[in-house]
Amino acid sequence: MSSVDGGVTIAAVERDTGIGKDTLRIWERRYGFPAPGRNSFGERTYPATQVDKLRVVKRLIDAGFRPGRIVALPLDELVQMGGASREAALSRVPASVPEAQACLELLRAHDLGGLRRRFDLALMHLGLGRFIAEWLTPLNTLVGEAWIHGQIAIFEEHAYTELVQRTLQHALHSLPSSTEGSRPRVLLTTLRDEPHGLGLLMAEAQLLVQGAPCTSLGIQTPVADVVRAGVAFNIDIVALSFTACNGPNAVLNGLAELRELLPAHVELWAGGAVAAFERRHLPGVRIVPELALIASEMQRWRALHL
Amino acid sequence: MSSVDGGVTIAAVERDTGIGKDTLRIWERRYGFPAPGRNSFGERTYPATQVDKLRVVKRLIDAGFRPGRIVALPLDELVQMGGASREAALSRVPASVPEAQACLELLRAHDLGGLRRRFDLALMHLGLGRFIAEWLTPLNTLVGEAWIHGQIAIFEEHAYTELVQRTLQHALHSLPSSTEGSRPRVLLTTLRDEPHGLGLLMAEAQLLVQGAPCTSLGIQTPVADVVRAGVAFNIDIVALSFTACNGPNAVLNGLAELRELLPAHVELWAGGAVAAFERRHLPGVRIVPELALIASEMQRWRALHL
DNA sequence: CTTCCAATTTGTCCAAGACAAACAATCCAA
DNA sequence: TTGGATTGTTTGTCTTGGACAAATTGGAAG
Repeated sequence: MSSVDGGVTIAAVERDTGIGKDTLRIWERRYGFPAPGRNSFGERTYPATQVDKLRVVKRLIDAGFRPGRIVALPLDELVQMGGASREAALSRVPASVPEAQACLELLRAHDLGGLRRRFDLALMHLGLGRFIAEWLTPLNTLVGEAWIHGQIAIFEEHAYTELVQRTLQHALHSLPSSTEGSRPRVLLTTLRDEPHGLGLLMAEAQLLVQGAPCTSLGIQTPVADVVRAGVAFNIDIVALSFTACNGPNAVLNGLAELRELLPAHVELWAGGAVAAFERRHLPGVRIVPELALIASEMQRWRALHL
Repeated sequence: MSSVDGGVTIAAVERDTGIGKDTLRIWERRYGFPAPGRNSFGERTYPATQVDKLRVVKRLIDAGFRPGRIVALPLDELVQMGGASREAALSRVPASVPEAQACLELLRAHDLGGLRRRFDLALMHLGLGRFIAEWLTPLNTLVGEAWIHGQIAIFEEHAYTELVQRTLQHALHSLPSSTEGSRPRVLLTTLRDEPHGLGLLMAEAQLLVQGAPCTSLGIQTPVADVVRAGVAFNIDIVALSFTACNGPNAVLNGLAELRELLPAHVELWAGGAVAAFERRHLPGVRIVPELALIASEMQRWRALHL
């Protein structure tokens, strides 16, 4: 069904790119791309090269570009456009962490054992808070950029993510079972369209270091259940994590809906590098674009409520 | 967009139930259910009661029932049909673990701290292998059944899953960094349609206890990348985990495709309680329906290859 | 420079039809 | 009675083409 000679089905493309079937068909009609072949049943079959380009297009659209301007452009121009954001991102990886490059090389050499030793060492050396802020964040950026530009494979990125998550969860679980009576009580999760939990773990670690007791629901909690959990656990702050992998609309709609359903005295924090946050201001939602800002936000909350 | 008076959109139903838009429309045409209303734009709006019933229907279909026979049936009859499987499942939760009921009560009382203490205690007391086989598995079944029958909310199930995953990952990370030269080397992951990683963790723990070095890619790895990872890490066995949440077709197709692409000397193991496994035999795929069988499978492999 | 309105862009929905693959049922021979 | 092949039915997913609200842009007027 899927690995037919020459291309994959429209359903497979939807899964791989996150672009809906309807959208794929209408782009074809309007912009002339993608231009899939047809199999013997008259069904669209997308070649791998076009799927790759669709992935790049999706990324640019999530970053704020509009389809009409970029869908028909050749691939190299698209990559060039992505170059700007790449420069910006890499400039944030300071030379202060030459070790990040070494870790990337270990990953590409599939030496997970060596990578893990570096992780444990850095964690011991820096302590959890600085490990995340100064060591892990730049490495994440580096790996993410390498992935976008095809320098590492999907499975390598998976292996990396798994290792990071395990290291962090291990560290979190080892922390002294949070000071029971302290405040604010924070609920962590992602909305249903966000499948990545790494940012969530990093945020939780930063919060715990600040002495805030956390309850994590993991990823992809429906909005209604976030509200129920907030009530059940008597929460002060709901913290959500986002990545660029889901469209701006889903993010903004979800946040607006949640803010509406949540009691007014519960704060709503949104973290992650999402372009949508800069476009529209959401009343009652605090944007926390950097993990380092969690400390000051925490001070603000405590000054206000305690 | 979503919480409009009286119902939700077809896109929301697709997300919540996993039933495709096309399928929802054609069920309406063929079986008369669902029977959504229309909003002022002429678009379908599904009441919450129908979405609930659709969820039950989906579950029964994944269990092997056929749409034509059950879609038009009233809800109580559907629940009754599910009763059979419930009995069977609960009978597998022996009275040997009265503590499981106590844990379920803790979860419903939102006492995550107390739950965690029980977990840590049981883990210490039994050791990792027996903790999973004798303690965690029955508890998982109990929680799963409670969830199906609406006795616990989604967010409670999320909190439970998160706690279990954390406990297991902590235990795994604490294990002696696997004996480097030993065999077989196992790659663990789930295919792209399977978002649950709990079974994977339990399997990994059992494998590690048996002395097999494991590499986990986490969840939702595309088939092609499973193959690449198998080569990169010089793997002897690829172990996949499935749950009932994705349809039989996706499971069987994915396994067949992977078996085709994988080198012949690499074994392919599939675990999880999936009805599809009993329907069709897949050549070259070893079905491991119980975690306890991992030990004997491991013996078989070693007798064959060492 | 801001505010407002009109034109354009864009994603998602709808309808009805088609068809292959999966499944059930029947029949025939051993 | 069992086993295997053949026929009929069920079912999910694909197709085309049309429609339209919401979001965004561009320009004009204050």
